[in-house]
Amino acid sequence: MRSFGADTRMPTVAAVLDLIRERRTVSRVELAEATGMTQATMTHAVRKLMAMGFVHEVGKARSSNGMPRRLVELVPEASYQVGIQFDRYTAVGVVIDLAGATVVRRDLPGAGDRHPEEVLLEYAGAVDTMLDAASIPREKVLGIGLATHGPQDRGKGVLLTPQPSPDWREFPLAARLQEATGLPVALENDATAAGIGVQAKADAASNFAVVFMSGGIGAGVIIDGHPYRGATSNGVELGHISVEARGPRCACGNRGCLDMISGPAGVTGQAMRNRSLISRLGLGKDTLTDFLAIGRAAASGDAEAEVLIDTSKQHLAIATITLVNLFDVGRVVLAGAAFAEFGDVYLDALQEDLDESVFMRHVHSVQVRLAENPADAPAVGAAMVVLRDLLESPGEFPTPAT
Amino acid sequence: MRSFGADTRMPTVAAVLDLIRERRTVSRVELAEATGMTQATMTHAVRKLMAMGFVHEVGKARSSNGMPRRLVELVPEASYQVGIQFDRYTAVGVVIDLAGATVVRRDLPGAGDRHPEEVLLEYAGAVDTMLDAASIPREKVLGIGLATHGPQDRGKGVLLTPQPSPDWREFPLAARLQEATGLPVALENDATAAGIGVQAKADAASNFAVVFMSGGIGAGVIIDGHPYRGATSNGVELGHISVEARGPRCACGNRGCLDMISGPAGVTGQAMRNRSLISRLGLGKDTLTDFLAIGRAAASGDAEAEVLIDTSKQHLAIATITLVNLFDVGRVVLAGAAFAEFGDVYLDALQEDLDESVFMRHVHSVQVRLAENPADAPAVGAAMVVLRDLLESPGEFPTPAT
DNA sequence: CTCTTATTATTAAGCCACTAAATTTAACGT
DNA sequence: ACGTTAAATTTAGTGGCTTAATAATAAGAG
Repeated sequence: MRSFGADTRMPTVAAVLDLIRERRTVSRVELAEATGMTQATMTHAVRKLMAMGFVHEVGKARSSNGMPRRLVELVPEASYQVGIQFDRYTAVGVVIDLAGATVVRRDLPGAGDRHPEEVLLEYAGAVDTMLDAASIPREKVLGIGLATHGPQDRGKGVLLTPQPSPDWREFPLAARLQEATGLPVALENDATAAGIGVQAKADAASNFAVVFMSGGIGAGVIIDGHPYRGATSNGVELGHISVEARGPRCACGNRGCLDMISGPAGVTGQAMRNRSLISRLGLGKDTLTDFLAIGRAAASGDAEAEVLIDTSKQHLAIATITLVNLFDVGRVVLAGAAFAEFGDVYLDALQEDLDESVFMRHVHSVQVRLAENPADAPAVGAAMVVLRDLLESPGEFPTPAT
Repeated sequence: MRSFGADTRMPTVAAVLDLIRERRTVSRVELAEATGMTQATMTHAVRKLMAMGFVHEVGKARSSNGMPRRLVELVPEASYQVGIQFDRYTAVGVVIDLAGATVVRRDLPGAGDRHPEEVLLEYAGAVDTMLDAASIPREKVLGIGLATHGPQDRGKGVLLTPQPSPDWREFPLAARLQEATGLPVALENDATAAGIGVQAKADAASNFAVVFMSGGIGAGVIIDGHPYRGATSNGVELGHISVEARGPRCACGNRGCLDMISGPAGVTGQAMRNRSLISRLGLGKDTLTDFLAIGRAAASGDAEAEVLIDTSKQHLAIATITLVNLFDVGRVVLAGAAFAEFGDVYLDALQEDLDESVFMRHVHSVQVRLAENPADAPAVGAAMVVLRDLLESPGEFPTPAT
């Protein structure tokens, strides 16, 4: 059955808000040009946003003659959104303002082997701490975006995967966090969130893919400004595509999965078979920490570590070429904790391989970039989801008086 | 720059027309339920379609009490659309009626090494022949859909690829065919067209991928009823993803491309290195003919041919798993001339591998099917594109008098 | 200083696609 | 004949946009 009801188009006010954030200072005329709508419509959209207190006029543009353009800007402190991204090994919490700027950030402990209830209560506490630290009044906080790995039911706010432990499957993540904090909670795939987080930045394209590496590998595709969500609203499972046809079986059932070869678990697993490497780098902590240690060693010339990272790079390049060939995007952005420290090492390798292997490269080039803040992008993106949801569901805000 | 103007939503009349075709005989109440819109809206939509002559009332449903539902049906002969799909080796022309039924079909010669002008003139002649054969009046023909391989600019109606020969690049395909026939022409990617063609059939899902194999391998993804088109409106380049990390370089720049291993060119290329196979199967004709001969031989127990086809199957399965993992679709449909004869051999292998390797299989199953008419699906889909374009662009038809 | 010109912003009127609610139509049972 | 029930239609709106007219604002010309 086809679904007709859901209108995937971004409502005008939301689009205008995004544009104002993107351009920082902008006139109504420019907004009209950028959206393809009329100036009259921009008058209305800007008026709505002003009535919400989200934007204000900040002056006039110089012009040779004629009425000068009146410039509008966001009022960053008009609202705040919380974003939390976590997986087994690591977690990041942020509070962003309306302009998308990170006001507070905290590294948080990953979920580890704990029960979801315990983890959520810790994060709920972190939300309080962060808001207090920046002395942000609760009524200005629109909600919390929660970015996690794996298949999920965004509507219900639950994970569909039994990882890290069976307790997580169907556990009411969104509902419990909402209860514990008193704030609305939206669930989002971490790689997709990273895509949204990257999109919020200044020179963001509207067609790109994020390759996300933290505990595992995933991808988020933003196409024509909208996140791609398959049939069941999930992320793009880049980590479980085969990059070694005769590779070992992965727990997912597939052979030679990218995650097993290029991901932190795969690289660390390889390293743990090498005694000298273990003692030299002091391995044996959690997977991500070990992976970062290996990466640092490779960057500073450790030959054995280099071999491991090279393998990881090469296979990630294969997968990224596949991703680009299938989705036909013009840019790839690297994000996630695993890229935070030496993402540029991966970047160069990817760019080189893409330049010679992407099918569409003669029609358009494909650029690889590192996210502005690789480790925070998913949390920031999750926080942005809150705002988007709000603006896309009509009637949440009082319509301004005419 | 983000684009806001384009509304990706299918207009109501188009959606209603599709539903009527899908259900054959249907009441306004059912249409309202299926679309999620009100009965009043269905009254209007059906009235418009009746004013166009596209649907008519055919009777009333029995009901215990209350006003009986008035049933509407398509008027199949209200309009006709032409579809032509071609590549280097093969081509198919069809005329379909409004109900999507194939009224005429013709096998046509592929483009071969000829100049585009010559090929187009031949196809233009075929259009005339087909329309005459079914004695279809010209004014009832809405237009021609042209499905071809490779990167293309659908807006301009030109190919962006210099294949089969450099003459094709930027050659005004749509414009010239339009001139030669006097009918509007829409260009479409062949794999995407196959998706649209499959979708038109009775039990079509709204989320699926088509794996298309004719001269080469491609894919079309239909998500939420709409074809996925990347940043540059192209198909999903399944044929050029790597399925053998250390495989030979392909002309596209990538290594171990699916097309080189599983595609007709790859399989035939392998076969041509085997003298006994060549003479036994009488190879040496064009690539697709040879491939079909090898497939038939494998099906009837030729051991050497079986090895080749098995390799092809296995690697196609790897690529299909990748496709499903990345796009998260619930169904895969096989289409294209190469599957027309022994597609079921591929189907079983794919289903088996997908069942044990797709990441989301615990959340939802993935079914593999053969298209109803594998060889014709792209041409039929191309023909449907004409109708869609017409209904989605407003003001093409006179608004019915109230 | 006033008038013209160029440009931007706002308002007014209206269109389009849809909805909600009231009304009409068509069958049935008593 | 009369009520009951359900479907279809009409009516009157609504929301989000457009076009076209109008108002505001500044630079430069005279």
